[in-house]
Amino acid sequence: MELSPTGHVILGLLSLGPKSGYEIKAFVDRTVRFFWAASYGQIYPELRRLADAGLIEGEARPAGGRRRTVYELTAEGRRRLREWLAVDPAVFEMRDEGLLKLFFADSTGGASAIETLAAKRRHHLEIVEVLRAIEPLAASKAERFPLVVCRFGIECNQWMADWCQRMADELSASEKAEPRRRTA
Amino acid sequence: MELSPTGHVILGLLSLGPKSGYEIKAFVDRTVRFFWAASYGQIYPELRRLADAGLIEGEARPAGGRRRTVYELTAEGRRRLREWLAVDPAVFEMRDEGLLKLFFADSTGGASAIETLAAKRRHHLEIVEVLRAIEPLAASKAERFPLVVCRFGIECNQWMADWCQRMADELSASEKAEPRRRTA
DNA sequence: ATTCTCATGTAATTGGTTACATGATTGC
DNA sequence: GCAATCATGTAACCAATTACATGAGAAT
Repeated sequence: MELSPTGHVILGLLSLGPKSGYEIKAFVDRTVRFFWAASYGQIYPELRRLADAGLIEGEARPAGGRRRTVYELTAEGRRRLREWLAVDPAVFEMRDEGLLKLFFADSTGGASAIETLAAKRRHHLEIVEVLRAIEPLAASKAERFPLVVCRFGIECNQWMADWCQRMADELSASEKAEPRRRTA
Repeated sequence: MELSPTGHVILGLLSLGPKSGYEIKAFVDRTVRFFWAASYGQIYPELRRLADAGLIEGEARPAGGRRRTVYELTAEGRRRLREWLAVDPAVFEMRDEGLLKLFFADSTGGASAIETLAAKRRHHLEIVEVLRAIEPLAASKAERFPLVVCRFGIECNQWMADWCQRMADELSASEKAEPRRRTA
């Protein structure tokens, strides 16, 4: 059976320890959501599929009266995870509305660009904040790579924020040097 | 009528001059596809919707016998484009399978990380190549912002490629210093 | 009492890709 | 004659989000 990337994410998360669907969602939101988000609408059906395929195993473990199913990897699931990790990554997609608006900013004579850059900058700085907050947590774990990836997120978003600043500066500088001629 | 981001992309592209659906697709593939892709399956139906909404106007302009419809912005379409450009960008999404695999690399004892980083690096360098090739074209145009965005793409992907290199170096250095103890 | 968090799940919808179908024109 | 390119479009499918439904226990 072919597995979706989100299926692999679940296998990966379960390799860090057994979890319920709810915990998987919470974990994703705290960690990989910046480069791979997942919603309940994906997670629960996917857990069912993975269990049917024998890659994970669910066990009823009610926490104080609340019904609750905790899943963990089977040997086959662990094998499939490693198999996936050994293959070169293929998917790399970005959807950045800010760059899009910047691309078309000539149709406002450049007037919209300053605010677009400022908004994009704020957005990246917000992400930096969030990642900085979870960095110590990642650093405290036995696993080393979550921390590596967390730091990538911090540095990369900081770089993008700085680029926005730089561009905004250059723009207002050239604006002063040669005031806008056309508004077309 | 609410417009999808892809609808706005089409308005934006038409602000740079009248185009057929086919030309729009080709243009997207040469320019914005790295942060906002679009396929025929979206473009043609969207052209229909935009025309129905009075934001663009199609004119039959067969090129040497081939049937062909060229669209251009209406005044209302131009207004809607500017309206959209004035709003802060909201969408910023990444789906990066490489980071995902890196995140889970502890389950191969780190062994998979080197190759994942190398593959990710190659991918970013490929994008840099493509963008460098179209940079002179962007520079030759009257519009300034497509060039700005093109350079963002070059610098950003170069940064990511360099990060991959840096990480791979650090990894093999620490590997030599203290050879891997666990393979869990 | 009420709200918050834990917990599981489904249905409807969105946004998008891929593959296919069709056909004319151009260049080799 | 054949392949490549120009050109338009649809149908099937996929991944994923949002909103909704349900309900229990914990905290205030």
